[in-house]
Formats: sequence, structure tokens, C-alpha cells
Amino acid sequence: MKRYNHRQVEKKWQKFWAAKKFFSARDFDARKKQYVLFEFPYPSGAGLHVGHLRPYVATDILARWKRMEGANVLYPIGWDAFGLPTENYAIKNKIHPRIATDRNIKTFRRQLKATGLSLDWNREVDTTDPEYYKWTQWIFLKLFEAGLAYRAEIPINWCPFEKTGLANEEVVNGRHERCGTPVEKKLMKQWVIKITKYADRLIEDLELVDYPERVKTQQINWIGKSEGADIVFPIVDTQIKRFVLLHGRQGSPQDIFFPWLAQKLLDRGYKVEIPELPNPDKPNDLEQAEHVRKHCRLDAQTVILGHSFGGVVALRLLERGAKAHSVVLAATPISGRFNDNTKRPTVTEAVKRGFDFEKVRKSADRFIVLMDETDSIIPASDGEKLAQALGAEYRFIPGKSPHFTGSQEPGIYEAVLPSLRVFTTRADTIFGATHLVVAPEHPIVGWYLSHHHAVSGVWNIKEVSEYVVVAKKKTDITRLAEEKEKTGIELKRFSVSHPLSGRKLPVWVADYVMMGYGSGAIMAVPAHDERDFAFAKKYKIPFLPVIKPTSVDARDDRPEPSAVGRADIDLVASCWTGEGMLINSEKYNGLPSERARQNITWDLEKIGLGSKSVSYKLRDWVFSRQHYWGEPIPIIHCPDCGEVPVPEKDLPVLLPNVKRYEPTDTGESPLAAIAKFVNVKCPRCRGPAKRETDTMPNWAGSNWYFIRYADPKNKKDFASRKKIDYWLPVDLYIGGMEHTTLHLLYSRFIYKFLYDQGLLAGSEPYSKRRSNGVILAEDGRKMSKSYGNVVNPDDIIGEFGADTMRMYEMFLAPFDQMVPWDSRGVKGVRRFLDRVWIDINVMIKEKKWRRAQKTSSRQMSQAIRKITNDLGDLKFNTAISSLMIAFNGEGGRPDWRPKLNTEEKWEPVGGAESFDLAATEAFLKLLSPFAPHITEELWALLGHKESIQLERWPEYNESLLAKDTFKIPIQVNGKVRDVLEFAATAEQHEIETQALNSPKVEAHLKGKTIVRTIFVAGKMINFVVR
RNA sequence: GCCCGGGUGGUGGAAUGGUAUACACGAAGGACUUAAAAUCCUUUGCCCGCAAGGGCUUGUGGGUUCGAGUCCCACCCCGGGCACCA
Repeated sequence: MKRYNHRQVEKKWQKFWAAKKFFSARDFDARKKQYVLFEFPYPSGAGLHVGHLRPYVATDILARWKRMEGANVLYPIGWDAFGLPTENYAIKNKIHPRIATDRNIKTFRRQLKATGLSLDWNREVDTTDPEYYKWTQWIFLKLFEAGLAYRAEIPINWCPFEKTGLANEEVVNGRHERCGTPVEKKLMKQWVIKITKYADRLIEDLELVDYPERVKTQQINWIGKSEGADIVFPIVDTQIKRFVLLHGRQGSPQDIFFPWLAQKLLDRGYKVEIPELPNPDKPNDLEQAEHVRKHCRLDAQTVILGHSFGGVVALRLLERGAKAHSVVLAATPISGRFNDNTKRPTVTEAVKRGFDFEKVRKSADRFIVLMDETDSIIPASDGEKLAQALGAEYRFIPGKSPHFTGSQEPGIYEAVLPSLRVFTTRADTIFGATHLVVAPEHPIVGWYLSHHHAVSGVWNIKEVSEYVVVAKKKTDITRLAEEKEKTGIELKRFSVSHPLSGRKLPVWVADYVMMGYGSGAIMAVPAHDERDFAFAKKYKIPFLPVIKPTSVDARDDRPEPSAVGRADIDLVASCWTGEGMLINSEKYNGLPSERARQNITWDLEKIGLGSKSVSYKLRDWVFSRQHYWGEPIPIIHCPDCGEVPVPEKDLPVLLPNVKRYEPTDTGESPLAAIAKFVNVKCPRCRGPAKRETDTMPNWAGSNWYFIRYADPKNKKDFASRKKIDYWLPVDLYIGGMEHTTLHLLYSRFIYKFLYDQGLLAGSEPYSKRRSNGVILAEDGRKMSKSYGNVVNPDDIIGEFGADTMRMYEMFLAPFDQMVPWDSRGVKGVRRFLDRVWIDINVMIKEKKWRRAQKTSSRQMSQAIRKITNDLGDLKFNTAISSLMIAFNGEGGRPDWRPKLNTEEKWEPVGGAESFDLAATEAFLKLLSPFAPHITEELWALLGHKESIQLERWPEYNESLLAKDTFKIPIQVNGKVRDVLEFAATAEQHEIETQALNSPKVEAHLKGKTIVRTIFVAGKMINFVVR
């Protein structure tokens, strides 16, 4: 008997499959479609290791199984090939990344084919192919047009080793998740994608999909939605006495929010003037400014608000020497261009005169520029430019109505009334607020530091500025290392008033408050928040308990209300962060905290100093990378037109072929050095302009690749709508847990965005997601080249064959579990396949077949049922053990074939001499998804002309599953004392009688009385005795 | 600290509240062989016992139940995620 030669057999069938194109998915086929997907690989220079193959083999088994069940299976492959590992590899080895990528893909392709994966190679995609990344760029342009891609100067995570900015999701414990370098903060102008706008839907729609629970919770926690309230604390001692409010074009003092705002301010005891500006329909800024100058009092105690064109008027006033305490410019146009393409000649004429910003800046202490997010007419870039020119604080906020035309505009009220806004989830504790704490990056700190001259008295400018400098320098790593020891410093001579009690509260700066969350400021309630408690204790700030624990479990060792406000804080051992009943809270006393939270928020809203609010931990997605090997961002910067998208017909923006692609130290992409690439004509005005030189992160290409598989060669579209509608969503997506808050989140977001654009039919890309566990090296560590513990599939396939490797990887452990590789274990699977090979060969030679349409074997029927169910649940390990049991039998020969001796001295063991052909074939079919090569070969040896791949998945014979006899355990007081066999027809009294007669059972019944008998048909019988 | 998983033989692991330790690895003994490898057979949770048999056992302690690896409570340990998120 020839031994099984895997090298020869596997190659033969791999060629055969490729030639026959068995695995090509057919668009619009009438069979049920089944889209099985794994995360397409990053073709690194190291090649694949056995761990990478685990999800591939699993999906291959499922794809083959589904095909046999009659589905039209799409099982595609592609390459996620842009990105830094290849670039680093290329730089190190002095090979162009294009060449390195092609070389790596070749290796990967060979390894995947050698594994025998039934991939549809006709649909291969490559993210670095211009035909592909054209559409990645196109999607970016769609985001840009929708206002979801914007440029912002924000402190971003910067990896000093790879010299690039990173998304929040790429930072793990303060380090870059890929290279482990501690991440620094760097203030940079970056492209950012507004994923936060989808935060709610990314949470809610998890209900529509079948994901592992922990994947869902991880995403929910990452998005980190908190519902609470924004509360405004007006700044006191600001020397503000009066307000001058300037309406816009076609406006009047009686219009929109002006009456409401005026009343608010009058209520707080300020003087308010709203001049009726001349010629509101065809306003002239010079004329209007002159009018204001004549009729209103403007001095260092005045706040000027300019709404829309009123802002232009305000600028004119200040330019011409008018003074103000502070200036708020809301939705003010300065470019003279409008997004609705309507001409407003008076406005354009006014702004074309230009402004002397230098003079304007000197005329007031503080500037705030407000832009409305929902304003579709004034370009947002106007606001940014204005803010930059004035050194102003820039607030991009949603107005109640577009262009701030609501009858109430709290955002404007908050801006004109100098104030600090905090976010809290515990509005009920507001009377316990003893001070405010702001982040070192908070704009108020900058203002405090630069305007100390404005107010006399003891200001601790030096100390504060020193603290801020140190705090801003800290990396996340050093912050973590400090073991949460809190530091901070008070802004002396600066205070806010409590919106409900009116008490004065001091303001501190501390780095435990983060600028990126909420508004970067908090109200500190030391009695009811652990962090505030620790901070207050350290700086001896007296605290104020306002919630009395009411539950029995509550730690009740907190101070009595009589300790209120006392400075000797050592009395207090802990703070109470739970719910309870309000005390020391004026009219809210006695309310349960949850109720109080609502009432207080409502009341604050009524007086314009608060509102319900939601905060998220999720940040907008930093999308710029300062590197060569990525998709160029298709934007052109024009000095006149601003950010102009590259016209669709000019896509793709090709990555230029260059000699030097090392990253620079300046934070600029290497593309910036290529004059030919950078210098272009503005597509809008034809003037000289510069191309954006940052590239996209490699998540950009992987965001949507699974859509492209539906129609990979389409030149007109990212994929045809009809094909998308046929194939998507993905029926099963398998990948690693490590992508839960990266690729999986990003691609869900992009899919929703494309859905909103009307480009596809569903809002979720993956119906079902399952995670694969990582395969560790034998030493229990991660497989890594640097540890030298990598197991190469080439070696395993060479020695044992692909079938053995595939089955071993699936047999090793439950699929979603992390498990170390065990090189000794591989042999066991090979041993099994060898037995299958030898025995079936002997059977073929002996030709002693029982022929029948369907198997008469009960054991085989059970195996069919078990294996089919296990595949549905992705329980590959138990499916394989069932295959072994089906072949070897359980405690004796299987009923469908005689057990055989060694190949030389073959003889049936156990009497039976013929083999059930139907069962043998069913067995091979069951085995074929796991071990496709050996089963093809045996199938052919059985005399079949067609491939086993084209066979139908076996069905089990229901009637065979019912056993005619079964063994049941006889228990006494729950302990098994005997096991007896009964006919299936045996009734309870019969079983009971026999059980009681069993000598083993009798021994345990002696001298006792049976008080109860529990009988479960077909399962067990239990005598309860006393 | 918070949120998820998970603790079963020497090892990877199996078990709709109903015979715990399937399947496999490893180990021990045996057959074949000059020998080794390969292959085949037997044994293999722990303790007592010559045996028949008995007792114990699913991280620890309690509980529910005729019966708990499985359900409930508390604790310990391991892995993963988040981490001053107000």
C-alpha cells in the first residue's frame, strides 16, 4: 500500500481547482448568496505564520461547507498594502515600497494557495492599486462634501519613531500600538473625520447585528456615551457694565434672538444697547459703524456682539479706535464668498476693503468667534481665519436655527456673558460644587495669563504659567507613572458665580481635567467625586456634602451635615459617589438624586445657564499621516478659494514615483518636497495652488474593501449598486479582537456614511461577526520574528501537508480562544488522516461494499447531525473530534465499516465483512471542508469522475437517530450506583423494578426507605432514600 | 479603579441541570524490529485495597435542587479592554 503522499496529492488538486474555477462567485445567481469574509492581510515582508491562517482556514471550511449546501459563496481575498510597516521595510532594505509590496504579495499568494483555500482569485483587490485607491479618495471627497472631513489645528498623538500623527484608536496605554513608542502630544494642522457625528448610531445599531457580546461592549465603552448637563458659571469681577448688540444685514433689534438676549442681560443687571443700524437691506459697514460710534457708549467696560454683518461693523468700529472689554463675532463673513452661490454684493464689497487686524486686536481684551455648525451659507473657514487673525477663541457650535437665527440662542448668551461651561453627569450635586477646575489647555487659562494687566491685585501669573508649561509637556506615559497624584494651581483673583446659589467659587487649573472631553472644565464636588475628593484633600479645599446615602449598603461613615464647609477636612474618610437624598441644596432638599438631576437641569435651562447634554469619549478621527506610502488626500489648497476638492474626473491623485520617501522631522510628509506634485493650478480659479501632501492612514483603504469585492473591476463606480445589493451585507466576518475599536468601528462608520449618501441599501456592513483567538508560540509568547519563535506554515505543510495543518489549527482549541501552538500535537491529526487513507484504500481494494442510496449507519447519521450543527456554531474542534469518532468508532468498530488490522495483514475485526458505501462517501464529504485534498483524492479513487466539491452536503437519516436500546444510570441519592441497558420501549415501572433488583443498587438501599423516585425518560433514574 | 472573558487530568480541551474528564497530545507497558523510527495493542484524574469494591475530585467558601462543572451569593487567581472621561 502506498503511503499518503501529501506533496503530490495537494499540488495536483490545487492545480485542478484553479483550472476549473470552482470557487468563482457568480453575480446575481439564483442560489442563495453567502458572503464569507476574513480581514484581508497586510502583506508584510515576514510572510504568513500559522497564526494568521487560523481565520482563513476557518472561513475556508465554512465556505466549502456552504457551497456543498447549495449556496452561491463569495469568498474573496485582497491586500491591505499601504502603510508604515512596508515603508519602514522599504527604507531599511532600500527597496521601493511598490516593489517590496509586490514581492510580499507574491509570497502571501503562494502561502495561501498552498494552504488550499477556496478563494475567488478573480476578485483580488489591492489598496495600493490606483484603480482601487481612486475610490478611497472618492469616498474621502464625499466625506469632505458632507462636511465630515475638516482640517483642524489640534493637539494630536504623535509617534516620534515613525514620525507621524496617529488616531486615538492607535494609542494603547500611551504608546503607539504598532511600534510601542511612547506617544507625544503635538499641535498640528490635521485632517480630521467627524466620526463623532455617528456616535449614537454606532451604539444603537449594534442591536441590528450578531456580534460577540464583548465586541459590542468594547465598542460601546470606547464610544463612551455619558448623558448629563452643561452648566454655565458666569465669571465675576469682570468689570463689564454694558453690552452693545449689533444686528446683521436685513436684521433689526426686534428680530431673532436679540430681544431674548437683551432681557437675559438686563436681568443680570447690565445695561444693554441695540442700535437700529441704517439701511439694513443694503448695509454699508462704514456708515453703520459711524452710526454706532455716535449713538452708543463704547469703552473698556463694554461687550460688543456682532451678529453676521454686525460682526463686520464691529470690526470696523474697533479698527477705528473704539474700545471694548470683549468682542463676540457670531457667524461673521469675512471672505465674501458664500456656499449657496448667491451674491450678496454689499457684504462682499464691505469685506473686500480688508481689516487692520493688528489695530482691532489692541482695541479689546478678549475675542470670541462663533460659527454655527448648521450654517450652510457662511463657509466655516471664514470663522477659522477670523479667529486666527484675531487670536480669538474659536467656537464651532450648533445654533438653535441655522446662522444663529433662533428666537433664543444660548450659545451666544454664553459667549457674550463671560463664563465657564462645565459638563457633569451629576447636576444633582451642584450645591456641593466648591470650585471649578479647568484643563491646562483651556482658553480661559491663556486669557488669564495674557490679560493680567486688566485687573489690579495679586495675580499668580508666574506660578500658573509655569504649571501650565510643565503640564502640557507631560506625555500620557509620565502622567500614568505619576500614580494619579493630582496637581493643580489656583487662578488667584479670579472667580465664577454659582448659577443657582450665586456664591463665588474659585477656579483652579489641574491636569486631571482633560481638554478633549466635555468642555475641558468641571465643577468640583469633593464630597461626591473621588477625584475631586483627592484633589480637595491635597489642597485643603473645604467641601460640602449634598447627597445623603439612603441605601442600606451605603457607607454611612460620612460627616453629618453640621460639618458643612468646615476646613478641617481630616474629619472625612471618604466621599459618597452613589445616589441618595439631597441635603444642603436649598429648595431641592429631600429629593432623590435622580429626580433632582432632572429638576436642576430644567431650572438651569430656564435661566439660560444650563442644558441637557451628552458627551462621548470617542474623538474625531485623525486622518492625516505624514508619510509617503499611503493614498494622497485629494485636496488642493488655494490662497483664494481655500480648500478645494480635486474634481472627480482628475482622480486618482497618483502617488508620485520618487527616490526618497523617508519621513521628515518637520512633521511634513515627504511628498511636500516634490515640487512637481505640490504645485498645481486651483481647479476652481485656475490660480497657482498647492496640493495637500499628507496621506491617509491605512484604515482608509480597509474601510470599504469588502464592498469592492462585490464588483472589483468597476471603472465607473466604487461598485455597482446592483452588485452591492446582491452581495452585501457580509454574512459572516471573522477577524481579531484587536480590530474592535479600529477597523471594525471605522468600517461600520464609513458604511453608514455611504448609506446616508444613498449609495447602498443597508446601514450595517456585517450581519455576523466572530472573533478568532490568537495562536501563541510554543513558549506562550506572541509569535514574532524578534523572539525567533515563529512557526512557518511552509514548514508544516512541507512535513505534514496542508490538510493536517488546517485540521490541527481547528482542532487545537475553541476557535475564539487564545492558545499556544504545540508541535507535538500536529502528529495526532496526521495519524488520523493516515488511518483514513490506509483504511479507505483497503476498502477500495477489497470492494466488499454494501450499496444503498443512503447510509444505514446510525453512527454516521449522528456524526452528520453533530458536525453540521458544530459548523453552524463555529465549533470546529468538536466537529473534528466527531469526525474521529465517526471513523474510529466508539469503544469498538463503527457500524458502517469493519475495523481493519495493519495494511499488510488486513482482516476485518469483529465479524462484519462489508462496508457501507453510502456511509463511506458521507464520511468523505464531511471531512472534505477540513481536509479538501486527501478527500478529493480518495473520492477519485472510489471511482468518481467529478470533484467531491460538487457534491451535496450529506443529510442524516432522522429515523436512524432513535436508538433501540439505551443505557441509563441508576442513582441512589444522586450518586450513580449502576448502569443498566433497556429497550427504547421500556416503561418506567419496568426500569424501576430492574433497577431495584440490581445487586449494586440493593447494597445502597439496605435498611433504608425510598421516599421518592425521580425518573427522567431516557436519561436516568434516581432513588431518594432515608 | 471600572467593564468583559475564564479557572475541569501531566498538557490542549469535551460535557441542552441528569454516567465529569469525550477527542487529541504526552507518559508507561507490550507487539513488530538486530536496533531505532513509524505502526498496532493495553493502561493512564487522585486516594485506599491483592481483589471485589469503596472514598474523593471541575479555583475557594456558602446556597438552591432528588441531583450542580453548569443556576445564585461572596471571595481568590489568570487573561483581555478602558483608564483621572467629570
